[in-house]
Amino acid sequence: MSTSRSVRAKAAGKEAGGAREAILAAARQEFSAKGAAGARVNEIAARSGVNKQLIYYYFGNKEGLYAAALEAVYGEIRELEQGLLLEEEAPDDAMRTLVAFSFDYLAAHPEFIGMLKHENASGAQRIRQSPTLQGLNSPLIAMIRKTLKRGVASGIFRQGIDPLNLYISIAGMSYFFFSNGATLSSIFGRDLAAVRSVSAYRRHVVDFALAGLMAR
Amino acid sequence: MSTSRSVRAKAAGKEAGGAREAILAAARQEFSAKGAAGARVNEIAARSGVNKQLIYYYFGNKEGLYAAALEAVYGEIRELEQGLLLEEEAPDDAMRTLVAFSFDYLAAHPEFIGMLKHENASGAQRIRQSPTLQGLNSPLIAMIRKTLKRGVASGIFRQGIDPLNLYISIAGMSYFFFSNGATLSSIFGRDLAAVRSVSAYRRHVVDFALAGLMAR
Amino acid sequence: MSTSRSVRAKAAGKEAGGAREAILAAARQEFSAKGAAGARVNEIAARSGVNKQLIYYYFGNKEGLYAAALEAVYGEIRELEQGLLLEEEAPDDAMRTLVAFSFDYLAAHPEFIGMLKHENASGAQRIRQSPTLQGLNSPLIAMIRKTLKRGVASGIFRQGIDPLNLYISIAGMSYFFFSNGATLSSIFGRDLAAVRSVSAYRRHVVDFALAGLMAR
Amino acid sequence: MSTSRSVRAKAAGKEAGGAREAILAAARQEFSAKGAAGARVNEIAARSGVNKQLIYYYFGNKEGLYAAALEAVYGEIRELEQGLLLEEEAPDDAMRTLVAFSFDYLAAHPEFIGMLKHENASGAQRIRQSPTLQGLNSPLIAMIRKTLKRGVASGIFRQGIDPLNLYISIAGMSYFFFSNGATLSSIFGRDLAAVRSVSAYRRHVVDFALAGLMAR
DNA sequence: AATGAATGAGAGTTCATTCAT
DNA sequence: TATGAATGAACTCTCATTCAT
Repeated sequence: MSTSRSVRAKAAGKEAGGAREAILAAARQEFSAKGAAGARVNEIAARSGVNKQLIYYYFGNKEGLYAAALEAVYGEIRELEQGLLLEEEAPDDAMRTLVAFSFDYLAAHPEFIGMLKHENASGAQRIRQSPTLQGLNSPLIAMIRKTLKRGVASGIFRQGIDPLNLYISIAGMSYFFFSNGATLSSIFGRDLAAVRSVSAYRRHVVDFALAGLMAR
Repeated sequence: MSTSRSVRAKAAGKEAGGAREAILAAARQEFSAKGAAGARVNEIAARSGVNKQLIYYYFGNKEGLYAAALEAVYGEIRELEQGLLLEEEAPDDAMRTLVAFSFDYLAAHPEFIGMLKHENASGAQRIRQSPTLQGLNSPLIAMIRKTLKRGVASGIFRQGIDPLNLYISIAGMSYFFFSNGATLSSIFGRDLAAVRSVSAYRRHVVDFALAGLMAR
Repeated sequence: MSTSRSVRAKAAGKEAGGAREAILAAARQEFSAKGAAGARVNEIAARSGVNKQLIYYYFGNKEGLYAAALEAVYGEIRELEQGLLLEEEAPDDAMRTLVAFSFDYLAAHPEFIGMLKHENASGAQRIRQSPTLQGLNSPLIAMIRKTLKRGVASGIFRQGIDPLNLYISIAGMSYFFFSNGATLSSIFGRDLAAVRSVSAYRRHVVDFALAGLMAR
Repeated sequence: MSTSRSVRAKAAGKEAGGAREAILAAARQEFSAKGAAGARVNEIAARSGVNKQLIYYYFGNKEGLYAAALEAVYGEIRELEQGLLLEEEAPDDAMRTLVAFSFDYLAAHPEFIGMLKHENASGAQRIRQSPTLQGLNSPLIAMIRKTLKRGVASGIFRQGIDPLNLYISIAGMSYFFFSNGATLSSIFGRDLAAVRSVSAYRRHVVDFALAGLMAR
């Protein structure tokens, strides 16, 4: 019996111990698409090609699996943020880089957008409860604060702009485009998911944000 | 028996025939908080003080109730939008009014934000399927287009700004503040729901957006 | 209020007091198609264009309405049976008339077949409990008995045929054709509801039954 | 706990893994007695001694269970039909065998009669939709055709009898006896379920059908 | 490490019937 | 005679989770 089972497992393309990763990958898709409440354990088991009970073996329960998926997705973002080296650029260029980055990582990580959407829809309890996820956006805030300061000092940026408020407005412009894209496309009759629409909006966001910072 | 019933009815604040409105009010709260999938018909019945089956009598099924609640909430927004008379203001003042309005109505209608959050989290299928809700934001887009044109003509606004992209970025700045407020407050350790935070962000958004439009 | 209502009632084509008949007509259709358990009071109310509660006013409950519909349908059959005057015909002609009649009345009264089907499917409790419906087929049995006797006496019919068994086999040949027509048509790929099929089977039944009675 | 469970399992007559068969057996009884609509999943679960949800685990839904029960019942009939070897008999004996068989299998399989009754009462949608159940009776039709031909060739059977019509009238005589037995017994005051009644009717049917086929 | 079988809690929905006027 | 509003009981089905191996 056990022999035939492991044979079948290998036939399904899994290595020994690869089941955990397969589950996690399927969970990220499922949770991103349907949220913690809407996701189905059955579906995750089916997608990852493992027995449902194995999910409980590895992750305890649905909540545990969700937490693991959430942290995995956030972990990828954090790595990307580490790569931003704004201090070597001029303040306006640095800010352009930062705005563009905040747009690009959302564009490139639909799973992240999906998780964030559902998290906020359900009151973000889980993010708030996870110590791992608390210090999340802080590196960006610090970067903005420094860059703002440099730009004000050099006279090209306006004074009195609050870094956190600026972060929220910059992030919001991009977030809204992706998170509400379906509604917007439908209501305004323009396909915002089209490559041209995306790159046009990216340009708009960078220009608009930069202009909003400039001293007159 | 009949006495206790009328007492209960009055306790729930219903007049004769007011059951339908009571259900709708409870539904707006419940759907806004938990979305269409997460909302519980039992809960709505309990909150509105009516028999659960009465909900089916009036609205057919959960989906029908959701549609009614969604359209009721949107209906209120639409009335507010009608009151905007931008053409009598100077272009920059008109745009300030518009940005402020897009912030204020989200601030004043948490039910609307709640519905929108869940709608987008679930792919906005329902908004897309409702003919009543199509063409919804178009009045705002038309206002933006006209105001932009006037501002460019008078030389105060930059050229080449797309009205839809501008709308998305303006709306996004406010939407993100409210929809992701819980997460943001927690992560950055500042209570964004506090009155001072809200009014500060309102000021920031108006200033930032206006500056972003100005010709240099 | 009451004025506007009676106006509406007349507008719907009902005379004063015609509601009862409208309900009964709709009930016969509905019960015949779906049986006592499957029929829906809502549907009967909708079909007859009356308020649901009126059904309870007139008939007490669903069971009472069913009984009324059942007896109405059976009443029509009984009237038809009264018209059979076999004694003036020669025994073989009389038997032909009888077999043909037992076929024709089923062909002409789909509501009767429908009721009978469902009644038997549910164990025929209702027919058994209704004193009105007890003496139902007896006239036919008596006719068969007399005709058989005459035929045996005149030497054209075989001896020893039990009248009740004969009745059952004659009735069964026709009943099965109509009650199981849908299944048979589908399984054997011949449209038994077509006019040609019906008249061909009618001829077959009469010939087959008569030949089965003949002395050799 | 685990002890009481295994006791219960044994009390219900199940071996390990026998739950599926226990469900199916209970389903055949329940569906046969009450039809697809009238049957209660709760009742089937209780009768088979399993948890209600296990039914959904194995059969998906009530409809799936019904289909499985229907095919199981039909499957048994089909096996019986395979055993008929008419070609070795003289045409009249072959026909007697066939008529008797069509009576006997109904007598011996009340579940089959029950299913058929309800199927036809509800329009036979399910039989029509099941590819497995199409072409079901065709072997019998082919047997009748061949036997008729042989009898006509040898001069003992009449000419011009349509095999399908003959099948319907033969099947109908037996079907009606069983399907409407309750009504008939009650109306005519003779217990048709009694052994003597059954065997008398069996003799009648065989004689009557054979006589109906004979050339004069 | 892995699996098929089994379960309890609860959700949405249907429907005959009654209330109150 | 007629009606809209309201209700309780029951039913099918879903889903996370546990049992037993």
